[in-house]
Amino acid sequence: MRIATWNVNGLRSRLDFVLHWLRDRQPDVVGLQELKLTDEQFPHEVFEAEGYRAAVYGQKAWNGVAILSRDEVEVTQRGLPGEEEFGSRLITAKVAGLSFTTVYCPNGKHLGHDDYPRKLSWFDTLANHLRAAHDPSQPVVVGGDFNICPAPIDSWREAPGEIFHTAEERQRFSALLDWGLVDAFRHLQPQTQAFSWWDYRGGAFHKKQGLRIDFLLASAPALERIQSTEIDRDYRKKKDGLTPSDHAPVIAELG
DNA sequence: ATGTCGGAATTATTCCGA
Repeated sequence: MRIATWNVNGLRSRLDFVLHWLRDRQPDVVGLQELKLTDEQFPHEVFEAEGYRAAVYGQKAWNGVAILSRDEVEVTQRGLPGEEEFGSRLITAKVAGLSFTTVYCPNGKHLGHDDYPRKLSWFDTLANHLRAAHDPSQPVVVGGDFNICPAPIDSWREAPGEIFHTAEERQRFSALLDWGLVDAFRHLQPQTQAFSWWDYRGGAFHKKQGLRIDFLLASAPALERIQSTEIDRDYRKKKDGLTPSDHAPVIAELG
């Protein structure tokens, strides 16, 4: 079984590109972020024709998350309780023997912006929610765009004190791991520098100026099943003239 | 070049967010 997470940066603009990837990579479960559409605008019939059902938590224009699955999806949570006004950023479903959550964590913009302290507090709410609603002794996967570089190796340009790189953000990320999750990619490839996001501007992708901010975090029983992980960098490139997202998919192969 | 995208508001251009 193959699971994945991918910030698609607008599903309406990205639909043909996403279908290209699904046909090529054949994942079984996919968490999608930044749909930028409402539940009503989600193209369920298109995904059904490809063999996927979808659980969706959207909103107009911004944010929005979904879980695609070849098998049944039983939604257990839509939205992070207490943080609803910060946008549609979390959905959880029981799927393929896992509790699978996908998150689009706040960006924070910059340290002087109001969104920065709100970002930190959103992560505190997420950690509390996981403690209250999930059990890391069960197979749990929390995947998505976390908008944090956990360590210097995860950034093309370690920038202490800058957004995505601060000790406060890294502490929030560590708190999720301390609860009982493991960053699957880093666990299996402790020394590999690989990025999942590159700015559209300035040729950042070709200059290798990226960040690793998209993760599949797994509890111990879920991690046991993971045989390999990869960041699908090839899908940060144009395909058949179609524009990619600024994020690459992150994939894990489960036994 | 603060250099590119996606989407909204408003009608081909400007803004916001990332």
